[in-house]
Amino acid sequence: MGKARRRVPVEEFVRRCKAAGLSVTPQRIAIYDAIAGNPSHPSPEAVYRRIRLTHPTIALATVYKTLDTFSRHGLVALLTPMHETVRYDPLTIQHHHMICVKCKEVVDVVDPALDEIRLPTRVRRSTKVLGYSIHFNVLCPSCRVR
Amino acid sequence: MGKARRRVPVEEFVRRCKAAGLSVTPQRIAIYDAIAGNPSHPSPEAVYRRIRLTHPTIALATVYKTLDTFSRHGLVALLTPMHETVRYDPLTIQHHHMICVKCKEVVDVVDPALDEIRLPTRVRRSTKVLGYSIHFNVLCPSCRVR
DNA sequence: CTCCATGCAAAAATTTTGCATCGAG
DNA sequence: CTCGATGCAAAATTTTTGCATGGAG
Repeated sequence: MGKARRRVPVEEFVRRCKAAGLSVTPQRIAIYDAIAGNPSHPSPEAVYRRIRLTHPTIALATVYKTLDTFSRHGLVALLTPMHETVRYDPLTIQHHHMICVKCKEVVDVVDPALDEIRLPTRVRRSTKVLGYSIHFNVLCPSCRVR
Repeated sequence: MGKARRRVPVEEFVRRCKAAGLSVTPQRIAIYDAIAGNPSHPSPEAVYRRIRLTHPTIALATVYKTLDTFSRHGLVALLTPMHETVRYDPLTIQHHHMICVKCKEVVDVVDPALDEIRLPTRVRRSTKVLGYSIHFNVLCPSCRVR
């Protein structure tokens, strides 16, 4: 992996925390930094392992709690709305999904127009693309009214 | 929820099992059916709960093992390549991702061209769309050579 | 007989919770 | 002093594994 970068400087993080009414602590800076400074979207476990180098007494539970706090306040986005459990798909042709961010229902979206996306050159050059799938993050009708 | 549908008839399932060299058992039919007959992409737990009605002695472990077998043989696709754990994203503007299906590394893809997808009418009409994200399933360079 | 799918129980791994403490304001 | 963030330990949940059994070919 290349060297760590920082997409958002600390000051920016602090500013966003304050805007969200969150206190800024060394742990939080470290956690945010581990995420923002790493393009690989590390898991809480991975964040924990990395952070322990500089914060040997931090608890894994703190990492979980903090990341959850961040996401509830919009400082980070949840990349895996369905992570709670594996999900499988019987439709093996390429297609897409709507995921209700609230109730986590998943609905198929089959639309030929969506299958004609031109792969970015960077993606095509650097990897072997097996396929792609678009996740529409939505509020379904029933969650919308509530 | 509407009534269950069956996207792939049993005969088709049997044919595909045979093609993959898998034996066909009542449990497997039931499991496949629970997935294929349900548009909501149920979790293994949910499949288990549903199947117990007709197969009271089935074990949850069997459901996990079977779904894993199915996906390794291409009978179903893995909808959640990152499910093992939550992942967060510090980049809160809309963007996309490459996910290596083997090592699970996630890399950002920022490309304005990808942000101009026309939302399918069905999606726009039925829900409030908060955003979307394209997941490119790829083999990264290092996994590709191995 | 051999092989593999199954069920069961145990183990492992992951995530959440309760609670006491600490520190900033 | 008060409140929220933290660390620790325990609990809960989810997933995997080992092993004995049983049926199909």
